[in-house]
Amino acid sequence: MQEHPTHTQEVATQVKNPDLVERRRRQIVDAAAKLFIAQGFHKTTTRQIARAAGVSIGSLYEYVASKEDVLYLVCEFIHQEVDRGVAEAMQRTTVGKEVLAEVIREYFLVCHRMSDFILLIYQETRSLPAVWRKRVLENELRITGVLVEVLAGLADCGDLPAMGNEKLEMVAHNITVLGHMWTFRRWYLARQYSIEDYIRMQTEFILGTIARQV
Amino acid sequence: MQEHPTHTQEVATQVKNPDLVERRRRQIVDAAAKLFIAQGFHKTTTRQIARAAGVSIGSLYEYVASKEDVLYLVCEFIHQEVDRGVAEAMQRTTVGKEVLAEVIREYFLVCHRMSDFILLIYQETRSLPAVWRKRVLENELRITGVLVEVLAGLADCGDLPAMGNEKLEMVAHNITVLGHMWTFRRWYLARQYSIEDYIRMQTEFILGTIARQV
DNA sequence: CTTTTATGACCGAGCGCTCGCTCAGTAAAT
DNA sequence: ATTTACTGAGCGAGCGCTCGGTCATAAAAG
Repeated sequence: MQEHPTHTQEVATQVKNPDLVERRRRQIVDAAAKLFIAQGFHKTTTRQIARAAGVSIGSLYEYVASKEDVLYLVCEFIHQEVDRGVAEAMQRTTVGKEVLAEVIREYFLVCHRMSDFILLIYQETRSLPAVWRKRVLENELRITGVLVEVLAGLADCGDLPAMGNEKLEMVAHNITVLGHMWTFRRWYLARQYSIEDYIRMQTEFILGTIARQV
Repeated sequence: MQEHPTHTQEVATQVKNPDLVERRRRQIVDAAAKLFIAQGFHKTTTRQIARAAGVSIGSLYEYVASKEDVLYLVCEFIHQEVDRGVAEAMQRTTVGKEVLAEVIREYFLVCHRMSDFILLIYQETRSLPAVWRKRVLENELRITGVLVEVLAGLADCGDLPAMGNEKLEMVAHNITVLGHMWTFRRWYLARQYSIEDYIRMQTEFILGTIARQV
């Protein structure tokens, strides 16, 4: 488990200057993410990515070795953003008695903001080569892991009824996925509920489970 | 809301004999579904589909007008199967006091059996032309709708505490999505839980929510 | 009954084109 | 002079789909 320097270096590049690599790759990732969200991975061409990123196709291929590389970089980027969002949110809610409710709220808001990106990961992970797909799925779990730790912390200091690890982990998965649910059913749910409605109802739902078994 | 004859007729065909159309299309859908699950829609070629279905490419295009048509037929087929599964299951559980638990159980088992198909819909719906994508999403809702009705029925006859329509519908969505969760987190969850474990825990979870607010 | 014509299902070589990727060359910096 | 970053015309594999044709069967004509 290393720090911020993700697996990004593993993507091959011909360019020596690391700063330049980072800068150009950011351009590429930004452009590609938008295109992938709008059209999907397969319908987006490398030429489109290059043009939108403001580089030539030739240059593009100095910074990545394949189109799949670009997708992988995009997925990494998204997870970094989600991580950052979650970390920030957790920091903001380290105290008080309704901690879990706040945690859920903050996490759901992250999902709300990043809807398009989360959806993208659900839909295009499969287009990745096996090794990297595994990485992306692991990243996905890491976020659930954060929730597990938060829950465990709360259970330890008595702010939450104690429960088995099994149950605790399942609750974390449920929170994660119910956050995602807002991203992929939003087109329907948003007709009736605002994100705030959604958060309120689902929070009640989740807290209900935990309180019940006291 | 019509009966079984789904929107399938809307997919154009050159062949006159309806029985033949149905038979050949079944071959095509069976073959295509397997390929799409294994390789994804875009990496599957029309030639592969034809070969696996036991017809020539020429013939394939007598029964559909495009590759997207095939995907649409596959999606329709999957929803029919899920519908059938759910309908059967509901029939099996029309009485008793633990009805909701049974309904959840049966629905989750359908998700379990149809994992690959459900996953396919999550991943490839976007590859469909807009009009058909809408259809597929509507189908998706129809299943949640069935759950809504079951819940409403139970609430009416007092087997379930009364609750607002909003809440009732949200519970139905949650059941639907938690069923799906087993399909797209199975690769991880199955390490620790069997499907029976999963059903038990999630049922407790869901019932907890409802009972709480009495 | 035999021959002719018409029809509907099936076939697959090949067309037209797209797209991922390369590489010979240019320009600037050291 | 050498290295580094950049360029875009072009390659060629592979794709979705077409279309001219074959064959079996059936209806019509003789």
